[in-house]
Amino acid sequence: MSLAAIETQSQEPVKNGRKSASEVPDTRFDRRLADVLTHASRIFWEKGYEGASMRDLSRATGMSLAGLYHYFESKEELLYLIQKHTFTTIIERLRQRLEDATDPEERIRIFIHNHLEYFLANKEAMKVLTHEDETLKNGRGAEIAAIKRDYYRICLGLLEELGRAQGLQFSGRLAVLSLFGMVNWIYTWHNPRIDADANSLARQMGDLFLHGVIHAAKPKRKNSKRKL
Amino acid sequence: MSLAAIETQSQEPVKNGRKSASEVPDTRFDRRLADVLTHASRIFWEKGYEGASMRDLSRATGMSLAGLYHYFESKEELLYLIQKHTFTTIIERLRQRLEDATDPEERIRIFIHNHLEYFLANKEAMKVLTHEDETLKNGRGAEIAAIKRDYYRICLGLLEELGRAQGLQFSGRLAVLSLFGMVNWIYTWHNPRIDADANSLARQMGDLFLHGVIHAAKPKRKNSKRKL
DNA sequence: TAGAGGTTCGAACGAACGTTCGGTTAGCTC
DNA sequence: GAGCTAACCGAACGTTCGTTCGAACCTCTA
Repeated sequence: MSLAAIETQSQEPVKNGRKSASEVPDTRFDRRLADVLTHASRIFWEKGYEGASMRDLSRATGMSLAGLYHYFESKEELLYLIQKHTFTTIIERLRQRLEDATDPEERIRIFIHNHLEYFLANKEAMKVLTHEDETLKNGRGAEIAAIKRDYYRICLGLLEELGRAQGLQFSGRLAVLSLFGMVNWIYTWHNPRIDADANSLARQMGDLFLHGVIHAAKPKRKNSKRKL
Repeated sequence: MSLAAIETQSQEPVKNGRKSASEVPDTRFDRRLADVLTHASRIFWEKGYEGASMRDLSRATGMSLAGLYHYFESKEELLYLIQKHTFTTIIERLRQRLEDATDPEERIRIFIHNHLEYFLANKEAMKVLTHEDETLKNGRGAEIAAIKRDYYRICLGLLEELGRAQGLQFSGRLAVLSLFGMVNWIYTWHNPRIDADANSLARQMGDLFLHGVIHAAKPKRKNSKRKL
């Protein structure tokens, strides 16, 4: 996992927000911070945010307790940096992949595949993102919540596309949140030794969800374009 | 929520396991313990297990810090008692309701309805159950894990019934865990002011899931009993 | 090679944590 | 009302928590 050149650019000024948006410096500082964040993700993943201590992180990184604070200003900012980087990366990749596709069903499959692929490849950070959902407070919490809302809206948009294309009538909100449940719950059960990989899981969950939505929804009254 | 007459009967002896299995004493002790557990559920729900302190619980119950320990032996047992009672209650209710029904599709709808109804009526305890999944250690953790496995197996059995009845071939494990994701994720989003109630949600999620399973699965090769 | 600034550290801070101890109070039986 | 046990409490225990301070170290430039 490369966390280099992390952008903070928070609404409230933070210690590390010292680069302009476009350039990618990858200095020694950035590389070391990325290394620390990787270790922090693993520790939060194992023990939860509250259960993890800065001394655990000190032990894992081999850095002194005081030395860690050269790279961030508080434990809370640590969580914020992990969540922000994870969320923005998954959304960025999704946007790129959606550019290629126009078929509504295909676009929803891309959403599911992108989510699962990133989830399984970065399970520590993704559990920290989903499990520690309400942990951040005030400004930082609001910023992550805004990104989450973006992600929700993208998915809702994809489903409304599908509904229009096939002339379906259903609750987009319930469908999106059901889908989020399906794909996010993975961190509680996925075992790489016995469970399928991201491609296979995405196909199966895509089948389950899409057939569910399409066949459970009632067709709109007039001008229904739904096949059969 | 009535938590009276809680049975502990752990594998390892616990302080409160002092009643035989069948009788329902409902003594002053039991009633006060149930009251404490209700408050504890709410605090764990708000702040998480690690984030909640015994002083929070002391404040909420109006009881002294030392006085609390008259009712349980540790904070961990507190979590254990909440999880055990919640899980056994939901399973007990499910078993009763399943007695009436024979149609496989109907039985899965009963499962979903039972889960959602209890979830929305006891959201604090149910979040504590699902969110603090890996918190308990050793004996107590193993005991809750065993109950969870029971619950999983019941659901898997219902799905296999459906598969046999309709001649479907699909991964029961993936279907069960997807369903669990859908229904358990609720605690992250359900807002009683804007979202539907348990009956309506159970119907919609039942539609989504059942149509998904039935239409996504490929029919078995020979002796398919599937209608149409 | 001197100086500057980025990097790292040992040691400690005050606060909060879960739990315990010795003792007091309340409710019950005789 | 004496005697007993369950119920409860104030005060503290020892530990761990996130964070900070001043000083040292390293690395690069002038």
